[in-house]
Amino acid sequence: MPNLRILFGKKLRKIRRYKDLTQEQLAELLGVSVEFVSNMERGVNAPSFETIEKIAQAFDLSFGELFTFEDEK
Amino acid sequence: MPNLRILFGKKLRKIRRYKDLTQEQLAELLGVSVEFVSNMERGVNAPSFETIEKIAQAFDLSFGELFTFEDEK
DNA sequence: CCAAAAAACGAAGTGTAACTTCGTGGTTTT
DNA sequence: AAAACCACGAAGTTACACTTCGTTTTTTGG
Repeated sequence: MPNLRILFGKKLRKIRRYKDLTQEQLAELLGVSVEFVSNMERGVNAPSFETIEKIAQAFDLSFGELFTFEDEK
Repeated sequence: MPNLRILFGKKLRKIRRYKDLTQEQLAELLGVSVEFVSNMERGVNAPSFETIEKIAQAFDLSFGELFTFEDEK
């Protein structure tokens, strides 16, 4: 099973596309750089707790939902 | 509604007590210092993604379960 | 097809906060 | 009234969250 950064990145990308946003639009919503969004999605970087809160808010998801992954385990 | 550090800290403490562990025992399981466990539980510090993985493993919980909080929202 | 938009990728830097150790004092448990 | 458990402070180290800039690749749609 992949690590949490990878799982989270895939989930983030999935939701972003579902919401029909570009990385740039999401970056603006979150107040981070486009490159960082790209890095999160590819599992290069992990978000801080503060950024996790912003992501949940932006997507109107509970933390539990945000951290629920199809391919966990 | 409290922030994620607080929510996570309360949850961590709840699970640790449910599993009947001291902070010191949990610290050993996670490979972090006792003080850091105390800080996480009190919402002073947040865990890294790596530490989150260790916590989920130690408690045999999915990430979704770990990030599900009673008093969210 | 082709151009434009979107995203990947690299490198190099800054700053915060994740995590440490040590020390002390306060609670709880037996 | 010890032990054991935990809160709390301070001060330090290190990792990594996040940045900017520049270039290349991929995707999209006209």
